[in-house]
Amino acid sequence: MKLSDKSDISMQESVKRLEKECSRAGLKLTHQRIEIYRALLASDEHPTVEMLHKRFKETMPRISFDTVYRTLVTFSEAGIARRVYTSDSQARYEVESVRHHHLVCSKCGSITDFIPAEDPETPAGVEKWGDASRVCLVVEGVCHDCSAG
Amino acid sequence: MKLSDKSDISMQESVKRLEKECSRAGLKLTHQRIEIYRALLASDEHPTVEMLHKRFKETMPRISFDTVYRTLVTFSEAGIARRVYTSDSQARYEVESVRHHHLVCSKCGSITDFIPAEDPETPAGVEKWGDASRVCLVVEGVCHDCSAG
DNA sequence: CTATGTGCAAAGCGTTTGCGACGGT
DNA sequence: ACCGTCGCAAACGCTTTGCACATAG
Repeated sequence: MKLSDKSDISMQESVKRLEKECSRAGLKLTHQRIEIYRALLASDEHPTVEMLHKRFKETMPRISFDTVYRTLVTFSEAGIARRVYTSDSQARYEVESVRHHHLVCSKCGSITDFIPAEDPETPAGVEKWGDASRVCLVVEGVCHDCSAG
Repeated sequence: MKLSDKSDISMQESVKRLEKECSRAGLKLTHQRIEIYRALLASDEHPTVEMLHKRFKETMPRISFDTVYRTLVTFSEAGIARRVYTSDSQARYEVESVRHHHLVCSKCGSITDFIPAEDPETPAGVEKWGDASRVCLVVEGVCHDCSAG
């Protein structure tokens, strides 16, 4: 099931993007970072560190777990990737190339991207609390795969 | 900062509520569960297990960490409490006595309850994915306490 | 050439589990 | 009295860290 179009991005294109992001953030461009960035761009399943690491078995067999961890933390801090909200203990990440929201299946735990017809506005009254930078919609429910079996 | 009114609930009232919930779910009513339930009802800071456990130092000094853990898992499964979505690794819980949403401060990590003028509707198109049971709004930003200093 | 990033291994910390004792129904 | 629950301690799994080497700028 795919409810958002993640336009395919070429290899070179993604490297260019990351190059820009890294120079902006003062980070070096390394093979590992490129590989992780590309994997995140290409994936729409909001991978865990483990999923990512497995995916590199072929393309980059010697990359270590801690590099994946460290890179994701680095990316998050630099605003290149974001850690996805879950009520799970395992961290999951995404690169938000297109503004979107999430559908979360309470059975299988899958997270599906979703682009609503209208993006939610910042609700009135929030200014009493502070400066809102972002409004996220999280729709909980059971996906068809799970309700079917 | 308080953006929602958590009407104060008396001791007996909360025990009654839990009693109902437990009998519905086939759970026994124990001192520990009552204490944890009350603490969740009384608190609006979406406590972690650690925060809860500390809070019992006086009222119930011999309660163990694992009981707090187990009880919260039990409560979640029974729909008595819910685990709050965070991009943090530590689990946080709440009893949602009033339907509300969350303001999350990206600096201090605080979670503040928030009741918008209008509750968000299930966005059109979600039925293609599955059955939505709940729409959560998460507003990210920086709270006044943090922007002030 | 220098500062940053990586790999390795080991530690850290939140969370879960097995088991015997306890307590609600 | 019976079955669920609790407390204890030990295990578990995800994540982080210290250090020496490699690499980008």
